[in-house]
Amino acid sequence: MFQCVFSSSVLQPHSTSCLFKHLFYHSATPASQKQPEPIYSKKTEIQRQTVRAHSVKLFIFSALQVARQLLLQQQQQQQVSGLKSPKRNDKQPALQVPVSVAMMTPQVITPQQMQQILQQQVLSPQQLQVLLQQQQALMLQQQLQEFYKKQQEQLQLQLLQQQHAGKQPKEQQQVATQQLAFQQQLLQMQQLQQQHLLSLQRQGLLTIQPGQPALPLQPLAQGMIPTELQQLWKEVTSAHSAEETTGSNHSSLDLTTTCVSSSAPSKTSLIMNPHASTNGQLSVHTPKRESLSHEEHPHSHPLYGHGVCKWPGCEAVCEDFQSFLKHLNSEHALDDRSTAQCRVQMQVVQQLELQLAKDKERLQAMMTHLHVKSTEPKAAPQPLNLVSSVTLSKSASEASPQSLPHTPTTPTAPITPVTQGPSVITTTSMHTVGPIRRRYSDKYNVPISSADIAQNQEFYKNAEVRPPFTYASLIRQAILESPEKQLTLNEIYNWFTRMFAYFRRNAATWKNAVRHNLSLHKCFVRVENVKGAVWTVDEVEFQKRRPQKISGNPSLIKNMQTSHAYCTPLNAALQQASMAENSIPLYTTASMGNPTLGNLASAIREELNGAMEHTNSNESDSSPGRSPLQAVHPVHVKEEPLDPEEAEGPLSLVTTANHSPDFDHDRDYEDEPVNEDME
DNA sequence: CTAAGCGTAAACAACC
DNA sequence: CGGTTGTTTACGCTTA
Repeated sequence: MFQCVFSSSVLQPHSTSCLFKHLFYHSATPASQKQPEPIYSKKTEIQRQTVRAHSVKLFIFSALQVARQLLLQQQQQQQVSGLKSPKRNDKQPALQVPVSVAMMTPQVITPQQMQQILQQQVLSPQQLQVLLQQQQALMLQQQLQEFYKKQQEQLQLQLLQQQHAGKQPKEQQQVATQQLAFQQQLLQMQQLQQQHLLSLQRQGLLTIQPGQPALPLQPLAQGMIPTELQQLWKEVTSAHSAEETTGSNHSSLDLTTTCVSSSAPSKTSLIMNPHASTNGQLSVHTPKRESLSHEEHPHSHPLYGHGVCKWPGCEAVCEDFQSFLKHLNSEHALDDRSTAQCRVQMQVVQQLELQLAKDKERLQAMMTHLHVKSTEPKAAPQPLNLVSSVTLSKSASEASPQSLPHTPTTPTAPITPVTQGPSVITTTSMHTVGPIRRRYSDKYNVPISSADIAQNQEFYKNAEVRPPFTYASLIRQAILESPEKQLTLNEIYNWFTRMFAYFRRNAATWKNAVRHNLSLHKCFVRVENVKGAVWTVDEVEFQKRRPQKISGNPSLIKNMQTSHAYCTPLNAALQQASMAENSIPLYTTASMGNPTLGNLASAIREELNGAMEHTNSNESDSSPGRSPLQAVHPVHVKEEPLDPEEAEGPLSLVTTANHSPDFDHDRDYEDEPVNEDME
């Protein structure tokens, strides 16, 4: 019976798994063909993905065909046999697919969501890629589920009919066998999916962290609800038919919004968000997503939200979920229109992928450019107001002003925010150079934690970007980093120049500032030495400097202890204490978006909270803390109309990930040579 | 609007 | 004498 469609050279004629493989690779045409070579062999990876998407559609189509055929065959068999099946059929455990309600609907992120994500810079390019890949995988998976579901439905239907018709046990067994076969197919498909993902990973498209599950492939055989699956089946399969884009005018932007089914937070979130896999709190970043409202809905469905059908361009009001399902089945059945719309959706995803690729490339170029130009005249570094540099988390704004890198105090107008190195690029910053400046969001003394610097030291070393820390903080850091916890003025200078490319210029200015700070702040104590004098830090005094309130966004994350490069055991405690006060890590949005870093989020948060508590309880006069996120987020949160074409993906990237050639510390600096020695 | 923190500029003194 | 180290004052800007 399956010969035709199942024709696969690999497996036995009746092996349904063959069908899948076959279809998967030869989806070019509904009818199976035998050329095993991938139809996309010569395309770029992105293109391949695109092709794959099309293949999936075709595959589904084929699957549908098979399903139909199967059904017909079974019906024929029934008629032929004309017997009834006595008992044992109302439910056959073997045939029942484990149902796990909540997870059944893998979510496919809609363009809108994607855009939101992009705008908010929640994700790094890598993450976006992962997301896109996952989306594709999910689509495939979904489709498979549909298929499976359909099959199951049909089988059950058949069973019922058989029951009524008094079918013979033999028939039942056959049916059962078929079901098993389907399950096998599904398993195989899962494997295929995984292989696909692996290949993507290998090709660098998928950057999944080692410890992170590549993709939460949920067992297809699990968690399937007839109704849900049926819906999905219809939704997805509708993608196979005719071209025609009539009803697809509703641009991608009108496409539905996926709602998160949270009944199974873990699963759903995993699917929705890669970060969730490592950090169950990623939602913290995307709390405002409208999906939240749906989350609690018992019948969450990607195409249903707020009592409205979210099928692209539909928006039909549906009282309840049931009516919605009804609507979905009737209005969005498998027809040309639905198919076209589905196709559009796929294209949207593809477009996003391309966009991502472009942006990534651009980012790369920018980074390369900036690193290279660190030796050029200062025209360049415009430290961004964009929260860019990941690293600059806190008050990136504090970064130098436009053309005058050394005039940090002048925030001024938004200049062309040139992203520096590893940074987060926002649509906002890139195009609408609005006055998003959020200077000094946390200006005070932001004593950098060693981690801050450590995390981004490479960046600052090479990028002439003004570090978002106050002189006091930097000086303190320099001193604390020294073995003796004390440095001479000159050593402090050297530390500055060594650690920050920015301080390789305008020496007179910042050196004066350093001296000024040393003298001005009581926290810096001058200690007479045999051969002169050294400066030390009075941590208590430093903490006192300014009681700060915890503006509370507990979500600020800090990667404190994670980077100990600079954290000597000794000052760790102090740092931690001070951290509470200033914790503003260089890790904020960007870090959250990063799968790897994101994982540190919760831990860090806890740590931070702990530190804060500690500080609060011990330092009566200081209640430090500030809200890094607040400081950094403004830009991200800013809602900017996103131009589909120009939309700059929010690329957040991994900080130290890349930095170019190491800076030559010993070279002569423009304004004055710095002798590098001490330490 | 005010106060406080910060950065920058600069005057000035002591010292090497 | 010139440069470095320190101290101090003033001013402008930003944020709370």
